[in-house]
Amino acid sequence: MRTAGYALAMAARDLQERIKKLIVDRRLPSGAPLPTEPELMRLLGASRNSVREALKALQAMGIVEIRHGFGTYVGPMSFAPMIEGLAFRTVAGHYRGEDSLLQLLELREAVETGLVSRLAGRLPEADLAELDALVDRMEREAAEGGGLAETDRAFHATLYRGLDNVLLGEVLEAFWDAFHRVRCDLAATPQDPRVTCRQHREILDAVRSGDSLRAERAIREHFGNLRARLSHTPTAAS
Amino acid sequence: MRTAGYALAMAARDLQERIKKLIVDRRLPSGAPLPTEPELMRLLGASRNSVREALKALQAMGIVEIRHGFGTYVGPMSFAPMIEGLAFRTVAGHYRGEDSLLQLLELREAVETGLVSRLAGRLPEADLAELDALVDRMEREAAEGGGLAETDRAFHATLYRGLDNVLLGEVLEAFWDAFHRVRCDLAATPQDPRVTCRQHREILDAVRSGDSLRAERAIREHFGNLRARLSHTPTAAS
DNA sequence: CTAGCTCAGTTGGTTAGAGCAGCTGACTCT
DNA sequence: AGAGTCAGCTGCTCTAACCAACTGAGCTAG
Repeated sequence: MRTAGYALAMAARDLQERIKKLIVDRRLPSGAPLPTEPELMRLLGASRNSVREALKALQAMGIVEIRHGFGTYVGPMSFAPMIEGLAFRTVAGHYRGEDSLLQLLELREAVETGLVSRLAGRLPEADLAELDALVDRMEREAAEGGGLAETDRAFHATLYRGLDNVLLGEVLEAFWDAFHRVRCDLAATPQDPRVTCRQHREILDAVRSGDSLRAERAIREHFGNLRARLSHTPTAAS
Repeated sequence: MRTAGYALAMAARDLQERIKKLIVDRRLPSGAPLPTEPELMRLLGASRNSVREALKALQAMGIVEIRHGFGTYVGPMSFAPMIEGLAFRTVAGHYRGEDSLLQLLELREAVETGLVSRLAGRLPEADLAELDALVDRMEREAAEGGGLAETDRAFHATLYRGLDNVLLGEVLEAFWDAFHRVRCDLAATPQDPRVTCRQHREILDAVRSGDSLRAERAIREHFGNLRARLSHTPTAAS
């Protein structure tokens, strides 16, 4: 008979759960300090090692943030871990000969086309002005030959901020990040910056005009361009 | 001067990276066995504990899968960890008085409305038949008064399978899972099953007819119903 | 008195070694 | 040949010690 000793085992499995419960129960907001490791050992009745493993896992999920010599804190609840996971999944798939990067691009395209149509004509003037400024900056950067990745990212982020849904914006940013991380790692086929600028300008104009079909078409063309570039890169190199 | 000793420190930080690199370099597919803990210690030149912490973090990201007494394997690259993180984020936000659950619902609505319109009229007959069967089953379950969560999930999963993008399907499923996990935990306000059935039938009919606007409207109504129910639930209970 | 340093105390990071627990497969006894 | 057992792999947990990053009190030099 080995039926006894269940409560003692499975410690780590719900250590994570208990720490999460602690955060929820105490209504700890992002950035709030968590108990120190020794305190958690006492609170949860586990060894330092187990506590640390649980914290590491929670950190990987973005739920807590660990700062060496400082303390452990409730995480920013960002999607950084999702980006990590998505990026790795894509890289691994790519090296195994799958078209994972293309799938990631299609995911972005599908979501953004769906969103931009409902955005058309509903963006406040302030946001439109900000987007104008971003495209201007992009054109300047393109003329100077520099990279415009950051501005590109800012454009997309600002565009979907109008949806008034923080979660949505973050998910989109996560997709963007994952895609560009992988893209830079694998296929360094930078697109002509001037084309990118023109497409962004067209997206912005379409949204401003309130023509949702035109906006959708603009987004689709933008992604179509990227997609074409991607298809030319054979699956696995190395 | 404390400039020296960099290579030795930060061990754990890139232990994860090195394990990931190992997976990519060896082209290990999902399910492939990883080196055992002692082997990893030797390979990476780190202690058992550090190796384990790195593995725990990777497990939390879904990159590896650890089976007690059996071994460590390359993970299924599923979105289970994302679901976990999303669900926790939503629960925590909810208890802090945010409308995080509503935001999650809106995320699903935004994505699904965007997708269903491109799906309309492009689904093969086989998939349509399968969806018919699912709605039938749903109606049967509704009549018996049982829960139809699983069938609901299957409906959505089958619907978007037609997009021919595994990643997209998985992300949508992840959103569905996270939403329902939180919904069950917090607001147990089950919707009238017959209404759900009718709405699913309408979505299916709309997609079959190829009328993308109608399909979009059907999805929006489906979600609108859910949203109304959610708004009645005050933010934080206890 | 202030600017800067040092140093002790806090926190997390890493290592080592021992023993526990789940699974497999070969070996033995019936 | 079949069932039970045991040795050996695997990962899991614990203890104890030391390393490294950060903070703040207190001291020293200007």
